Order: sequence, then structure tokens, then C-alpha cells
Amino acid sequence: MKATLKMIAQALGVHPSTVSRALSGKPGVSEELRIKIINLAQEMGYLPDSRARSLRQGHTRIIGIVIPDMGNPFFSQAVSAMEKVLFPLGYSFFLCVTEENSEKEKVLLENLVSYKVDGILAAPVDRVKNTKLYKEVQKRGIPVIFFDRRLVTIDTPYAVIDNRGAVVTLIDYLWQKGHRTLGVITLHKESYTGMERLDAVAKRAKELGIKIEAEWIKDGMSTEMGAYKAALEFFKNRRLPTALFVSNNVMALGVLKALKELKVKVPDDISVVTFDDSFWNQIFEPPITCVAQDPEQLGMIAATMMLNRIRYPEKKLEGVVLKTRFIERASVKDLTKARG
Amino acid sequence: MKATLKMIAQALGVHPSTVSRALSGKPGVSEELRIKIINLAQEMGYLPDSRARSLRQGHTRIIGIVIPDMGNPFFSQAVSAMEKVLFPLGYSFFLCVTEENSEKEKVLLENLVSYKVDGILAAPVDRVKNTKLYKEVQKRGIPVIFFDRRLVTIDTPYAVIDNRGAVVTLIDYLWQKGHRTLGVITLHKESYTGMERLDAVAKRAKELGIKIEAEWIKDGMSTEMGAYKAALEFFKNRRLPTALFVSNNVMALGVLKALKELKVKVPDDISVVTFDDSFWNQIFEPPITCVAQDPEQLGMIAATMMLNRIRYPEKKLEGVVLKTRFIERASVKDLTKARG
DNA sequence: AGCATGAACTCAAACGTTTGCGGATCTTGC
DNA sequence: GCAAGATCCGCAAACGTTTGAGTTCATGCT
Repeated sequence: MKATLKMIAQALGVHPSTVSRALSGKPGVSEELRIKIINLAQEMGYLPDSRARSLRQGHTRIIGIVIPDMGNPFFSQAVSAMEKVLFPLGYSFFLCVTEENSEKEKVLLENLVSYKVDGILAAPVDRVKNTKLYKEVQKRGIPVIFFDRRLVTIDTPYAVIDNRGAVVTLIDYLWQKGHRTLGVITLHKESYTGMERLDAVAKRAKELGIKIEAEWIKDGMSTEMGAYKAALEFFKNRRLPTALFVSNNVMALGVLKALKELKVKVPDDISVVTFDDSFWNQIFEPPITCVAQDPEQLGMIAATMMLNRIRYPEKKLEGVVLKTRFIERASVKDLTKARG
Repeated sequence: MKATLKMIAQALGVHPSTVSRALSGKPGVSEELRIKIINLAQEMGYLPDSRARSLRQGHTRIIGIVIPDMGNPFFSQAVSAMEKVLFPLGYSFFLCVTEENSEKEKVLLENLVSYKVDGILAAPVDRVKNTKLYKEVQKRGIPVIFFDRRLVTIDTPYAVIDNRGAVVTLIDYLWQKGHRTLGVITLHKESYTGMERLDAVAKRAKELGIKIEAEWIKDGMSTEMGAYKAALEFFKNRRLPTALFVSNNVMALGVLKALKELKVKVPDDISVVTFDDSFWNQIFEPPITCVAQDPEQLGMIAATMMLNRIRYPEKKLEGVVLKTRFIERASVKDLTKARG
């Protein structure tokens, strides 16, 4: 049924400690006895109890992963990459899905410290909320690395992308193609990325003299459905801008569905650019111009940072800001030529 | 830093057991002392050590989730649904990604029993491999529920979909539309679903007199890239069937990319049907006809079965087979009309 | 007064490991 | 023949909980 060290020890008439040493390859047990122990353990199907072991040893080899949403391929790919880095080194994973809910995030984090994970990779819900909590976690000796999003109130290593730079690239591109009016489907503003991106869009648009009227900004609530509804609302406007900026991948999907339903022609009726690249951007007709971030790279880097943090806890780690890749496709109309 | 029962006890000059009882709301401690203890615990930021607790209590409130691939939205949505059912009941999750690798699956499962999870929700890699392992796991008292895929060699509760019925629906539809030749992009055949679907396609096609030539069957290896390459290979054939069957969602994506690249017109050049529905099926031009399964429903049901299994271990659980939904879109040409 | 009842709390064992220490036995060198 | 050292193994404490059993003491009942 279940075998323990004690049972193996008893069966062989030796002390549990001897069995422990034999199985973990420690010195102090004769070769003869060792193979006898190993064989019996094998036969009895012995597997050590990780809880007991970690209780004694002080580490669990578990990493907690905190993400807002499983359905978003961006996050599932990032997690996948982390797993690829960390699993070969013997780590297991505690999966925590916050659903953009700070309260739930709190419960989940307490859970993680309760289980004494060796580290936490988190994309926090809010850019300031739960600051105390994250601080507390670190005070207990559990290293935290933020990825994709971070708390702006706390000095913790992070791997994020250059949101502002990416936005500037997109807006400049639109400007260059002759666009002077712009609509925006936003993320929920409490998140780090939501704030960064909307801020950057507004700022750059202002600098270039691109007009964004209040009713052209719609809250997509970071979800596909939210963006779908936001898009429907958006197209109710009498006057429309020449271009539409969508703030992330899942919302892009919602918008694309709405576009298809409303039979809006891209780019003739309106030009579209999105933050993030996902499958559907390429499959859509026409394919969508965007700035892409590489979730796998982000996950790998965050995981690697975590390893460094675990191995050299005293060493200071710098935050990493990843560059994005601009992908020009066919969803933006060149207004300069159109007029010329 | 970190607070333990013992420390709280010492600070108040009482015995740890009293603190334990006070905090867990058990009788046998005066109201006065109880609130003193609760307050101090609060103040010291006490969080119980789940390992120690579970070691003593015999259960962990952790469920292991075993899936082949995080990147596949089918699985991430199923997991998401499980999480939604189980989290409110106090369960946490161990995430295991097998990457379709039986060896890795073995390591992961041993990990799970090592951590003494309360149950395992698994979509096993192979339809027969690791049978012994899964048996062993259950013999140790850890309930297992299979979802999406199952081991055919073992009597374990499962929630899968009606693969054969779904295939029949699709094939019959094609037949009805006048198609008499068919190509197939297959999953890797070792998986439960891979076997079921290919088998069903071949059988039904034969019954109806639909011809599937050997070179029209290409192995998509269950991955997007695999299917992409398989599709490119497929279209090198001189003679082509009138319709193409793609065995799951991620492979559909690969095929759609290939179609776009090769500028193959759907449904004029070839008709396409797929197993599974995903975002891209709707976004593609034309939208793709398919049989859809509901991953969220699957996840919910599997999770609920797990709860039953945990609560009433002796009760026999029947396997559940979910019906699929046929979604007619515009990717199949009606050859009967075309000729008429 | 005598005795049972019950409340409040302590004791100690248990869950399954790991590990420093110490004791016994054996080898080695002189 | 014997001290020194190495080798092998047992002992017991420790990790942080929970929990059945036991102790103390006040109270109620007859």
C-alpha cells in the first residue's frame, strides 16, 4: 500500500536513519546493506514523503506561479516556458489563478507561504494593491519575481516588456501613415500594463497631435467579451477615428469578432493595430499589424531570475525590460497615398 | 519573520496545543484566552504550516492536474474550469505538464504521490503506457479521474467526449454534401483521442464508401507545427480529395496557416472540417465547420467527479461521455448543388 | 461531606523524514 | 599487543502541527 522508511527499516531489522542514508546515497552504510535496502525499497514501491522531507530540510522545491487568467495564451505560454526551465532542475509548480481579483490573490499568496514554496513568480493583479502582502511574503524569505506586470510600489526583481516603447512604435507608425484620429480599447486601468499602455497612448498621441475623443476610448475590461462589447459600443459613434488601438491579445480577439459581425472592412473602413500578437492576428483577413512580445522569452527570463534569486539570495537583481517586435501586416491603410 | 504555534504559545506561557485549539476554533479553551491568542497570532502574522498540518491530518487539499500541453487552449480552459470548481472549496493545484512524454508523466506522477495530493485529474499521454503507474497511484489511495483522454486498460472514472459520434457527424455531413474523397491530418496515434478519432474516421468513411488514399493521411503529431508541415506535405499530392479532416484545434491552426500561405481557397479548392472549435475557426475566412466540445464543461464535470470520489471513496463512479456540438459554417462546399 | 460532572489546560505521541553525535566493531601501523 | 583511525550503524532530536488522554480545579447535586 504505502511504504515508509520505518517499515523498510523494520523489515530489515535496521534503523530508519540507516535506510535514509542508504537511499539518499549518503556515506556511512556498507555497500552490501545499501543494495539490500535499495532493492527492498524498490520492491515495496517506496516513495519518500516530500512533506516530511521538506519539513526537515527547509525547502520544498515548489515554485508558486500566480497569473490572472489561464485562458489567455500569453500567460499559458509564459507558464509553459517557466515549466520548461524549472522542471529539469527538479521543481514542481503550484498554480494560482487570480482572475484579476485582489482578494483572491491574497488568499492564494497566503496559501503559497503556508505551503512554504521556494519562490513565487507572479503577474500581480493591481499595480499597488497587495503591496503589503507581497512585502510580507518576501520578509518571510520567499523570493518573488514579477513578470509581465509588477508592483510599482516595491523594489522587487521583475521581467516586463517595454510597454511605452512599444506603444510609441505603433502610434508613430499610424501617424506616419497619415492617421490623425484614434480610438482605444483599454485594459482595466488598475493593472500595471493597463495603466502603462493607456498612459503611453495618450501621451504620444498628444505629442504628435493625434486626436482621441473621449467617446473613442472604451474599456475592454481585459477580457474578450468586454472588448467585444466595447467594440460594439465604439462603432455606435457617429463620427469615428481612422484607426483603432486594441490594448492586448484577447481583447483583439473580441474586437475582431465584432468587426466580422458588423461587417466592418479593415483597413478600408477603419485601420486596426493591436498590442500583442496571437494566432488570430495572422489568421484574420486582413492580418493585423501589431507589436509582439514573446511570452516564452518572458517566462524563461523570469524563471532564470528566480533560479538566481534562490541560489544567490543576497545578490541584487536588476529588473529586465524586454523589447517588443513590430510586425507590419495589412490592417493599416496608408492615408497619405490614398489622398495623393 | 516567521511565527509558529510554539512561539505564540511561549509568548503567552501556554502550551502549543492550546494555541492550536484556539486558532482552529475547537472547544476546550476559555473565550478570554482564545481572543488573546487570536490577537497575538494576527499580530505576529501567523500562518499555519500546511506541510506539518497535512502530515498530521492525512490530507493535503491539493489536487494534481496532469495535462499534455499548456499552450493548447482546450486544456488551459479545462484547467481553468476545474480551478473554478475546486478553489472555492479550499483546494490548491499542482500543475503537471507532460508534453506528450510518458517518461515525464511518470516522474510527474511520482512527484504527486510524493507530495501526497488528495487527488489527480489527468489527461494521460498514452492510451496504455503507464497503466501500472496509474494503478499503483490508486492503490495508494489517491483517487484518479481521467478527462479528455483515458487509459483503456484500467477501470477508472473518466470524463471524455463522444469522439466516435462526433466523427460520424462530420463524415456524414461531408457525405451528404457530396464528398466521396477525404484527407486526414491525424493526432499522434498513441494517444487515446488520436486512436479513437482516426479509427472512427476510417471506419465511417469505409461504411459510406468515401475514399481515403494512403498519401492523403498525414501525421500532424498533435502540434501546430506538425500539422503545418503535414498540410504542406499533403498539398504536394497530385491528386487531392475534395475534403480535409483535421483532428484537433491546434492542428487546425497549423493547417489554416498553411492554407493561407499556399493561397488555397476554402471551400472552392478544398473543403475543411475540424475536430474542436477554437477562436481561429470563427475568425478565419471562411469560418470553419467543426464539431465543438466544451472544455469548460469537461473540466467542471471532471472536477465534480473528483469531489464525489474524495467524499464517497467507496461509491462506484460511472464514466461520463459528453456529446459534442456540430457547428456548420462556410468551409464545406456543397458538391451536389455545384454539379446540379 | 462525598462524588460525579465538566471546563480549561497540559502532556506526549504521532505524522515521515533528516542529521549530528556517539558507540561499537574492525582495520591498520608500529 | 595496543592506540589510532576508519567504518558502519543506532539513538534521539528536530521540523510544525494535531489530538487522545490525563491533570487540575471549581462547581453542582444529593
